[in-house]
Amino acid sequence: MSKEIGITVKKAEDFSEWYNQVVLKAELADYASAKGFMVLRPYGYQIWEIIQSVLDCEFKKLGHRNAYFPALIPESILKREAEHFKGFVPEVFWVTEAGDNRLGERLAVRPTSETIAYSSYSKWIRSWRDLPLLLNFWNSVMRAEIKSTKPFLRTSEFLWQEGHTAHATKEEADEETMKILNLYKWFIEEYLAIPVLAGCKTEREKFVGALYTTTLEAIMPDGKALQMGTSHNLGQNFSKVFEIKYLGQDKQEHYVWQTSWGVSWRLIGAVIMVHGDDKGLILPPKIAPIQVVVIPIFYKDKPNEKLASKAKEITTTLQQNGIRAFCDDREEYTPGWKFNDWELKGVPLRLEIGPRDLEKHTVTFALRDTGKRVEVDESSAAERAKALLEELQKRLKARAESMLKELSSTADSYDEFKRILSTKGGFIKAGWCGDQACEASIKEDTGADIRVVPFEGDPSIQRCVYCGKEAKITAYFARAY
RNA sequence: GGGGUCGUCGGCUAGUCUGGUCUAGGCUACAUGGCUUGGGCCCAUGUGAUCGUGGGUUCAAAUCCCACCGACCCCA
Repeated sequence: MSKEIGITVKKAEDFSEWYNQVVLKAELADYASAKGFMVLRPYGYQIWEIIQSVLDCEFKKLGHRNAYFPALIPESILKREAEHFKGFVPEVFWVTEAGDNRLGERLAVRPTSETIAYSSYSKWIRSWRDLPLLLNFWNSVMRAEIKSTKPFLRTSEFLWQEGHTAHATKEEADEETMKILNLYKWFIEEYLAIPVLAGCKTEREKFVGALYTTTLEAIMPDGKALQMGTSHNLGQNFSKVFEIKYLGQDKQEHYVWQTSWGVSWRLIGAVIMVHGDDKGLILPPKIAPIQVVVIPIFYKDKPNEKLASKAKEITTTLQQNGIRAFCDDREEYTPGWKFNDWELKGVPLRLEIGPRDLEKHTVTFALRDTGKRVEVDESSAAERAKALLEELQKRLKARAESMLKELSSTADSYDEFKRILSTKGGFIKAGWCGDQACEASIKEDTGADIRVVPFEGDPSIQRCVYCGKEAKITAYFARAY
């Protein structure tokens, strides 16, 4: 086996290097020429398109429409909500010139679109009949990452979607916040096959400018947590600043209640880390650009033409059955080379068809996750492929669930807390008194912070893991990406 | 925020310590032809490198010095 083409390190031995190699060698992404930026290559983009199409469809089912706002935001607008501005300004890129002319007012490259969107919302919303306003934007945002960039996880520009809604009441905004969080949870668990913890962020960790932030957190194999998506209830913080008011049925003027929410291409990073193995990527079938790769196995002095047309025919049949299938009939590569290549790229199911199969009217499936081979009757290929893909999807999810379980602990004392962190890491369930000083000290001390406060507390946890006072809150701590 | 490692054909690298046949070597990839094909076949020929960028030292710089740019890793 040629070392240079495949992954040269073991996932368990050098996780960081393994991750970088998978990203580059599976041709998902490449480094760009500007610091901190990343090129999303066609194969990676295809995954993003699938994520995008599923979520887009669900957003629309819930009544959202897409819109597009400019990438540049005048400083005066970005500044309007003081807390928000303070939170983002360290990582804002600024445009100061247009051609040879210095701009009168500098323009921020959007780090997120609340401000630019809401300066329009204030013009569009007049009456209770204009509500709710349910919009979503598919775009990219830029946040200057000075240090430690990592493909998909930490880059200065990233693709995402950001939803921005306006409602008449707090209750409606609460409901919207949760509706989207649940949609994200469903998508991440069912499509990406990654289990997540759901709950709220603490005051310290919430989105700057939000009333509260709900979040989904997953655990990675190295014991670090990854934020998968957030959904914020913005309250009336922005509506008051941007004067987004409506005349209610009560003939009174009211400020709207708002939400914003988003997931990014970071999800792809999570898929790589959670499911991949020493051979490379393993894509959950539901988001795999190629679900089944068909590989005809040619021999000298054998009916290769018939084999080639049979392979094409089977590929077409699979496609007609709603399977994303691709026939790799390149003659310049040997089957073994192709096997390795498609395994590196994470294609969940391989269909081999050679002279032996041709004679017996069978095809041979090989499963990416277990490596097992299954010989099936040619006529049932599509049906069996569907079943195998479904099972594979379930196995990936089950495996990720047991990893989450393995990397979840409960700490009764601060010593135990630190001991867990220094060994396996992962989520640590512990009590918290609710004092920000304790939260900050733990972060300072250990590098771990509160990733999520679950919606349901654990009544058996009674003491703050740091100060020992009464635990008002059950929290999940972890080091994070 | 703090510390560290590194930058040479598309990829991996030899050469750098000790400046000089380096006119920069190898593997891989790529191209062409042939041969093969159920786990990264084999043979031949060929393409491909402003040695990250800029400056300095020197008769002479991939090699020594300075600055910058970029990548990666670890710690908080």
